[in-house]
Amino acid sequence: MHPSTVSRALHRADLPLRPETRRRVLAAVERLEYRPSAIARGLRLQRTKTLGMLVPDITNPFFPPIIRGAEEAAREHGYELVLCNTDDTAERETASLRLLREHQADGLLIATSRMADTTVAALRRERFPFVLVNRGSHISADLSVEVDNQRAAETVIAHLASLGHRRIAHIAGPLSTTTGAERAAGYRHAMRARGIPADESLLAEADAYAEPSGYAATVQLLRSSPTAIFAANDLLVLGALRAAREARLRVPHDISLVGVNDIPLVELIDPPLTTMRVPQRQMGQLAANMLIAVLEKTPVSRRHIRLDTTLVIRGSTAPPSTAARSVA
Amino acid sequence: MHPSTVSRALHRADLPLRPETRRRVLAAVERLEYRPSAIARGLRLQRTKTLGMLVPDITNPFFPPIIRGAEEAAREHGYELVLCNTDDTAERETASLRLLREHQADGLLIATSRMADTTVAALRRERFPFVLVNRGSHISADLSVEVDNQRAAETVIAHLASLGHRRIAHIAGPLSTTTGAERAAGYRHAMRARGIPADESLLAEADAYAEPSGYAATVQLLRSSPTAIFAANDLLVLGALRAAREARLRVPHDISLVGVNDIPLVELIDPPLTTMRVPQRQMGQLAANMLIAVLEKTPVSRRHIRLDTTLVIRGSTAPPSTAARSVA
DNA sequence: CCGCCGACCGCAAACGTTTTCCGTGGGGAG
DNA sequence: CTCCCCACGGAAAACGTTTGCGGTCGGCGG
Repeated sequence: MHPSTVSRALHRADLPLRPETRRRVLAAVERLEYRPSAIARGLRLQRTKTLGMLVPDITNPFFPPIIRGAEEAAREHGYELVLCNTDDTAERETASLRLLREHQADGLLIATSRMADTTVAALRRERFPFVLVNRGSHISADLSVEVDNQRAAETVIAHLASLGHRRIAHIAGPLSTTTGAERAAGYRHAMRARGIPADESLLAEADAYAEPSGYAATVQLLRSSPTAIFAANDLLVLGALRAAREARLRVPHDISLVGVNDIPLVELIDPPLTTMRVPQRQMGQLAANMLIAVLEKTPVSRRHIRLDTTLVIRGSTAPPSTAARSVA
Repeated sequence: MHPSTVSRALHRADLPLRPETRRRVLAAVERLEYRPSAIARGLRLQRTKTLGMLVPDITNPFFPPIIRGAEEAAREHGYELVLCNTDDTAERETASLRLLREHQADGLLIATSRMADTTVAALRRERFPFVLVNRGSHISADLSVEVDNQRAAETVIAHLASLGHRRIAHIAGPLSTTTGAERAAGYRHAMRARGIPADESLLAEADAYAEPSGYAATVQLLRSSPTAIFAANDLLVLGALRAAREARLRVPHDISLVGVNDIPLVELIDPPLTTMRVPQRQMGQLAANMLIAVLEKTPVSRRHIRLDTTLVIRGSTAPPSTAARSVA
């Protein structure tokens, strides 16, 4: 049986083919357990139906749901997802990028917050299709799916203020990330809008979105005795929690804590964390769909999607204690 | 410049090549930003330097460290890792397997606990290289990297018994998994060895390694009023914790809880969990190294590796309260 | 009965590598 | 100076698909 006939029988329902021939092909495929080589097809077609995805570290519980969402959407369209961890280092970033391009990924999902702008700029220049996930871009031509960070920060501050807090500190994420910068901006803006003074001693920049950074930032912030801390992400809050405990502060009695992301298990810690829930899975899905749309050249309705977060109030926030209030 | 020359200049340091020619090639590569196509190479070489990895769900925090370990080891040998989530369903399993083979993965890392034995048998029959991760096999020809589950269970029971517990219940993982079965066997064996009665009402099988299953199992077990529960994994313990709280039992005062895996964050919950730490990263590394060894036909020293776990004592275990002890 | 048309399917090229085989040219030795 | 050998690099084949092109055969109409 000629390969071309097999190819037609398997993939070209549109072409005329005698039903009996098709049957024969299918039977042979079954009998020989024939599996077409994706490699050879990729070479011939110059497209692999593969999406590359760059994340900092799958060990960070924030990312897996995004990945699963993207994977799910990709699979629905017959695409595969290849994952790369960059550890937020420029070196691993370029290595991963090279890898994905050598493997002919058709497009890229970029969920690394810091990815050197020059790297993104290079992709843009070469018109290589990509979608930014959970980060924005000041270039309006870029495609992105992110979260309304400014609004999220404002919602948090509104919640804390309504409980009576005024000495609200903020652990910012790395300001080199758009999420870090936007949440910090939202914090400042919300404080100012309420006429609450927010001097610089109430703001600390974490050098990474990780527990130890949150701990370090909190040790510093506690010197200004805030009654509440809003951290740019849940891992940072966990660090803050550890620091608070070491300082013999009870949460939420002596200090309220709020995070962002609602990663698994934070509802089970002591106290259960109040946090902004980010629709991770949906973010992944939308990003993959958007990327696939541009790859298949179907019109993409919105080039920038900004999703809303929802406040999940649990046990880590409460009105400030009277002692603290009198100090403030 | 002829392609064969380029290929030689880039990959065959052993072949004679005039230094000046090599320089010219390298310069051209630089200038044209030439990137060899992994696809074409894979087609020609019939090997892709790619390892396929099957996990149930990267959303389960137990797996990411294993994956990172495997990835790291793979990269050191110039291999890539392609990940597939199977959600522990036979359908996704065969689909992932087909995918990986169409993409010419050179070998497989199988970390799905349930993977239908027929599927594994098929791989074995075809002599397709694979290594079982975190699960054993009764076929001694199979390669595997796992944990000494029996010993782990015994260590846990020893710890609880030394605290004075006798009514020790066990939430087994699905008994269709080797980890579930081995830990349950270890539990039974350790109880018997100490002359502690362990009737069936103290043993419940979870239908999945997930929090809700742990909750359901605990609701059932609490009817036999145990003073301690050993769960086959941390997620199950989290479910147990929720059930205990709902039953107004204080942990560890009224009931002690022990898990397995030491996943991130369990040290931060209330109370910090006592658990058996599993060397996940190392397991991933060893498995990848073992697989690569067989792929490269270098002698593999051990075909079955069984790693030891370490007991991490935190706040969820304590001596049984006097009331409970008198009941027992 | 013959010719034409169209349906079906085989042929061959191409995708970008790697590698074997061979031709060529230069250098060294006689 | 001539001959031989070897170091180098070009030619070509092969990996397994997909697809445009064209050949063949059967059926139908004249």
